[in-house]
This record gives sequence, C-alpha cells and structure tokens, in this order.
Amino acid sequence: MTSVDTSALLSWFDRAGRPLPWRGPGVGAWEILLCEVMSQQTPVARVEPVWRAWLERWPGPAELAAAPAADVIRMWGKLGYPRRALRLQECALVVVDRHDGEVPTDVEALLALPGVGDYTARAVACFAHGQRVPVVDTNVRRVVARAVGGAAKAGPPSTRRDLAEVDALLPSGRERAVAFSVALMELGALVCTARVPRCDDCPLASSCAWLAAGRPEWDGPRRRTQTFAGTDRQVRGLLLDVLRDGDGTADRDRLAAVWPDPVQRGRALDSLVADGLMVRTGDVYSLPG
DNA sequence: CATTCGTGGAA
DNA sequence: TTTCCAAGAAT
Repeated sequence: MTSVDTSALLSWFDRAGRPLPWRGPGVGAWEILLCEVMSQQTPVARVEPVWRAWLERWPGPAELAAAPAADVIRMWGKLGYPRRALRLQECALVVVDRHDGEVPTDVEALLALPGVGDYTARAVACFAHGQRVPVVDTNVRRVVARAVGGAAKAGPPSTRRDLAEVDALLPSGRERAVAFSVALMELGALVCTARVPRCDDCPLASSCAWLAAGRPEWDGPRRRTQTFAGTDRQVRGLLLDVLRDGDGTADRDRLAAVWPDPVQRGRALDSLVADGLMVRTGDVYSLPG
C-alpha cells in the first residue's frame, strides 16, 4: 500500500498554505460549520466576504435561527444553491433546540443536522473539534487518486470506499491527522488541481504514483458535460435574483421579463415555492417571511 | 447509484 | 466561445 509523505506535506502547508480566516486560532465550531456549508460546491474566494458579513450580522446559531428567512436568503447572496441557506437556518434551529446552542462533536450527531453530509460532518468533527476522522472532499479524492492510485482523476464517488481509503492514509496522532487533512485539501486546491497540476511545486512529487507513471491521461468514462443554459436551474436562479435585488416581491410580469417561456417559468416557480425559497400570494411572489 | 440543485472564473 | 469545475447534500 503506497502511502503519503506526511512530513513533506505538512512542511509544504506551513510554507504555502493560505491564511484563510476560519483557520485562525479562536475560531469557533459554529463559524467553521458555517464556512464549510458555504464552501459546498462554491469557490473559497467567493465565500470569504459572505462568511465575514454573515457572522457580523448573526454571530451564532441563536441569532440565525431567529432571523427572517428572507434576510437569510438575501445574505446568502450569490453563493449559489440557495437551498443551502434555508438548510443552514434549519441547522441553527436544531443546534439551539436539541444541542443547547453548541455544535455537536460526534460525526453521527453532525450528520443528522440539515445541510450537513458526509464531508461537512467530518470536516467539522476534524477541523472544529480536533477529531481523527477521514475528511474526504473533491480535492482529497483527486490527490489520493493521483498520488496513490496513479490515475489522472478520481473515479465515481463512493462514500464507503473513499472514507476507508483515506482512513488508511491518516496519521495515527490526532493533531497530525487534522493537519494532514487540512494540508491534503489545500494541496488539491493549490497544486494538485483538476486542470493544470503544478507537479513541479508538489511536495509529494517524489512518491506520486501518477507522476511516476508519466501522468497518463484519464481513460475512464467522461463525465456527462452538464449543460446549464436553458435548464430549470438557470431559470430558478434568474427568478430568485429578481426577488433578491428588489424589495423582495415581484408580480408575474416582472418575473416573465427574465424568462418568457410560461411553462418552464411556472415549473421553476413551483419548485422554488416547494423549496421554501418563495411564497406566492395571488399574483405576487415574494421571499419567505 | 443517478439526478438535481447556482454562480462565476479560468483555460 | 465553449467547456470545465469549485471544501456536496438530498432524494
């Protein structure tokens, strides 16, 4: 079983890791949970300003739980996947009601929180509570696929298999395991990137199975290219943006202006209402109170 | 296990 | 211009 040179990795992180605000000392578990949720499928650079503004307005779960949903959706801004904002508020409510306002420490309890899945639960357990648990995100999957597996990219995700694979690489000590996960993610974000890997700058280059094999191209099935233009997803985004920018309400005419096709517009509006991102009152749509 | 769900920057 | 993809979760 090939392993990862933890010492080289940690040394690289000390030298090249980004000073992200949620990595500083004294950052609480709620603040870390918040940044992890915001970072789901969203570039970290876009998260930072929103994370700061959010915490300034709602420092903890109690404040967030008491906020109007419309304000929560607005504050989420354009991070994307706005349902995450609603789940985050539900999460705050659960933390307040069932966990005495404190972010749970067990992975199992974390997994039960709205909007918290396999990655986020372990990221919080590890980064916020210092636990030795495997943390597997897209970066880690890619780095391991290359450095250990010798493949250009990771295969289709399989939680059980991915967790077991990374768990086998985890250093035995708790603190070292935490540092390992932070550094592995950072390596994937800065060096072992999806498009143009910077192998010249990689601390794992001397032991990387993919590099040793001559960086062979990915021969597996090509992922179905996800179209976006014309999808319900785009339409939902355009429609919600109308409400976010204005006073929080819009009639059918204003909504029709951003997407003329009544069938698709209607379907998108129905789904937005079903998700709780909008409410309909007669002819007017508005952000939820 | 496969789909759906925003948004924007970079190659 | 088009394509890829970024600290995933829920269904």
